[in-house]
Amino acid sequence: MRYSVTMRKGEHTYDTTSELFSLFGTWTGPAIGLMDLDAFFASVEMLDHPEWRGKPVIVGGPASKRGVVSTASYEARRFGVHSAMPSAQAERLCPQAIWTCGNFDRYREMSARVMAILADETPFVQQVSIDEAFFDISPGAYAKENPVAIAKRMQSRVAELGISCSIGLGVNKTIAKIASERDKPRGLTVVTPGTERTFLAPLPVGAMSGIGKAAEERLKRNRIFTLGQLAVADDMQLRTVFGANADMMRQRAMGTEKSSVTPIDAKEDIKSIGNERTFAKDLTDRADVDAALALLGENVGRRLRAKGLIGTTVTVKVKYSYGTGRTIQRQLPHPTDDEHVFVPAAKELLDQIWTEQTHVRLLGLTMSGFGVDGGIQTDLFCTVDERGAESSDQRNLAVTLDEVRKKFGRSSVSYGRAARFEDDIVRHPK
DNA sequence: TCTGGGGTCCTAGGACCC
DNA sequence: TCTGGGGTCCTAGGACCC
Repeated sequence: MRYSVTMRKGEHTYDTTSELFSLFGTWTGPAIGLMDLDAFFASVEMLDHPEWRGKPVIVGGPASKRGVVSTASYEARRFGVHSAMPSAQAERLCPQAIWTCGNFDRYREMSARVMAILADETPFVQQVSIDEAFFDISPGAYAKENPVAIAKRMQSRVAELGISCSIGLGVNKTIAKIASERDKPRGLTVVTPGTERTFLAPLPVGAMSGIGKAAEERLKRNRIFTLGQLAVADDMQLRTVFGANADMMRQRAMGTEKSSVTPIDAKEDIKSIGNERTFAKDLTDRADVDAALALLGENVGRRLRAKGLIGTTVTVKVKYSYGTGRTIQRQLPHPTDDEHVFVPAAKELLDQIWTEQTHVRLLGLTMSGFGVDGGIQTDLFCTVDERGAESSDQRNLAVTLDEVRKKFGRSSVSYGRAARFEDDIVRHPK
């Protein structure tokens, strides 16, 4: 197991653990880390398929279905393959790659095991995605050890699961996040308290989380290219780029942001649940589009019921061809988790924009508006909606089908009109 | 030779209320 | 025939993240 411990202090870089420990004996102030699992999906696949180890592995949608790369193993990255790349392009760059559509249940399971390790080390863990989490190990009430020692132990414990991670450690989230990307895979990059500004100043503005393509362009037009320049930029200039967030972005670029790591109860905090699909071939027949909508609705309904959420807002998203699309949304008279209620509403929304010439590349259906209390439904069998008792029966049917799917798999049952789209469901490879 | 799917948050304009 | 202003909700679009 290799640990690349990179620490930056002023002009110097120290690469040995012993030196690092002697220098970090007296960490004061906040110590915030970001753990990022290395090429996570691909690494889990290689763990589950030992014969794939050392080979280029790509997790993503097939080129024939207009897929993109989700994760590429480091072996595949050497060929220039990276996340979000169209699969067709990835195939050309690395024709010998092993492809898989992925197994998200398995990734979630491995993720949960990693998060349990973090939670065992500190109560202050904030998961930000399936493969990333912030943690607070500031010397104090809970963390008594040297933060670097804790981070190193986290890495060893994760390695025992058969996968690896990179960690960035510093005084706030911005520093931790950028540091975590500095040295991958299996990196531990520590930014000594007090050296934030030196660390950040030379970096391009796009390195900071929250600055994407659009903001980067606007900054460029203002002759702001680095975080150092952002830190000292004119107030009015920053305001034109970031609006109300100008002050916060400057603080981040200066390295003086104060961050708190707040454990989020993911269940209570869900804002929307949706499902969308890009079709291998554009849909032109309205009956096909309605069938696809029904299938999306089944998926959303099942997930709403699984989480005990009821929503009032239905959103339909359509993409016609590259670059153009629309979203339309509507409030329902009552919150619901029943696709028999919200799918017809979605169809009515679609009526508003449907023309005979419409070519649908992508279709999406999202439910939101769960309310201030989270929209948790307490009485499962007493849904009130505008269609009364009839749809209550239909909901009971939906609940029954949920059970069947849970036992026999998601595509085991489906309403007839949706069945013809089963082929478009990305399946786990054999 | 093409560009996924899961989300969150913000903005701006209009409706509506007081 | 004069037309404020604050607050909130809704809608559509877009930026951004992994």
